[in-house]
Amino acid sequence: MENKFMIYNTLSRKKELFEPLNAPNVGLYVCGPTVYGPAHLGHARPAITFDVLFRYLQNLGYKVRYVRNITDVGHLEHDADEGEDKIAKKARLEQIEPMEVVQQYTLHYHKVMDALNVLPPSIEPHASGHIIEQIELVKEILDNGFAYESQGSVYFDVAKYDKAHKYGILSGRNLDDVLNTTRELDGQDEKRNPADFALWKCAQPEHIMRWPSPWSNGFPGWHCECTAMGRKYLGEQFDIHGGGMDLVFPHHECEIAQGMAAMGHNVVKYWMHNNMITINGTKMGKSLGNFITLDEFFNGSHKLLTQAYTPMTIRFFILQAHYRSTVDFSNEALQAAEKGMQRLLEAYKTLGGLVATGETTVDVKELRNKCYDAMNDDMNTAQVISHLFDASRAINQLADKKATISEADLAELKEVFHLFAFDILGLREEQGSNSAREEAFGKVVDMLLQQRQVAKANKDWATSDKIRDELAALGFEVKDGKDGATWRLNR
RNA sequence: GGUGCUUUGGCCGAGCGGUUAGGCACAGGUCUGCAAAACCUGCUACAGCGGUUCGAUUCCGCUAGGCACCUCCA
Repeated sequence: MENKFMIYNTLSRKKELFEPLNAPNVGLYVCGPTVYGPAHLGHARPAITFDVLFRYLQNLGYKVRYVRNITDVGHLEHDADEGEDKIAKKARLEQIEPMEVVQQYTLHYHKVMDALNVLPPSIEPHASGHIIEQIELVKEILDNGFAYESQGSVYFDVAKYDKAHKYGILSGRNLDDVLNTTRELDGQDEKRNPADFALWKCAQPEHIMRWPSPWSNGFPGWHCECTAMGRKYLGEQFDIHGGGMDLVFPHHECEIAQGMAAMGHNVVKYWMHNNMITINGTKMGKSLGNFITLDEFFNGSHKLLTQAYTPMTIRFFILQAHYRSTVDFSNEALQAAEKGMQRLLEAYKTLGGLVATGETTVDVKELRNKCYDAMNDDMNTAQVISHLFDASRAINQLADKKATISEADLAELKEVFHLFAFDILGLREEQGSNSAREEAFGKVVDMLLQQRQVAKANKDWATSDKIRDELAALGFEVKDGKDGATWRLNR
């Protein structure tokens, strides 16, 4: 099909036609989690955003290699425990080995991602598993003269780089601004320039995670891992690099500088950034203490939550906004999303039971085109969803016999709905915790409804209503239709 | 302080120089033994003030508010 996929490139600040460097192959790199704590709402946004991108690129026929890293080396902290690695700090608090923390939270992350129906990436490399590659990268940058060693650490020479190339092309900053606003960090005296950033850090004695290198026992600077692993798995140039907007500066800016300094050319063609999730209008942040873990959403245990929300509600909620807009969390908004999504899923179920009745009064081709147009316009999932709601209305009208559809169009409607709702947006029916048991319960409900049917036939409304009300109290919502009653289990 | 973004109806949230976004909530109606669900109908907003234009919510300027990055954070 004709390629009309436009994506917003942070580098150019414009929507650009997506043209892969080596079609049909596409290289996609996304900054993954730092696994030193449980996954929270903020982790869901980039994971879901780029999951949809991954799915959509595949749907367009591309062969995508999607790399999403696990950051398990940790970065410097700037608080009281200066110089101590985050992961090492957490481990000490919990009296366990750092890699045990990494393992625990990596598994947890996977579990949560699976619940959100986020597909696993093609490769999920760990920073700790690529120390050699990172050391090689640092050597190259040193050899090319854009870094210097100082007391066992290696720093990137930003001023020199800025003269040769230009520092700040992604974030729109110039070096003077960076210099004027750079804070005092530890090791500042080792640097020639406050704007210089670490490529290799000499480890303090108490620092647990450390590796040998030509310069010292230490650990790589934060920005090295993505440059090194991106190159290893996607090549010296690849198509898309994604991440949260908060990573634009300094992380991605430094990645660009490292790539240019080491390889002499730009590495990434398109930079894509998802916006943040806010709570009461303010960004969630570890230091702000207002972040809610995904487990807390799933079981409703956080004090800001009035109820539990299913993973699919979270996913739907996020996809109802454009990925470059901030989305503000509130119980009201999530409840609205929950109901809306249920309506969409109900419509799909209804669609499965429809039969063709003749002339088509629903324009399925237009639905397909509108959905593709929305996706092609920088992944406007919010518009795709609005079109699916339009389709849902049409489906309900068909079910009400207020519209008709031909066999071919009905088949296509099913295909298009499934394609966008499930394959591309990645929605799915909520997964029952124990489907075998639920099936058994369902049969019991069916039996009760048969009893109720008998009562209704006898105009024994008291019994009929009693059955319905008591089922409702247990969460089974009964719906009377022309062909008998149906039910569904509300959470 | 520097840089950038943003302000849409009761709530969430798309979008565009002239045409109903959509969802949730709400109100009325159809259906139903009564409900629920579904369907139909109603609810027409774009912070304020100027400017450009035949025409601006959409472009430009100013004012006010909000947010983000610059410091670990998706």
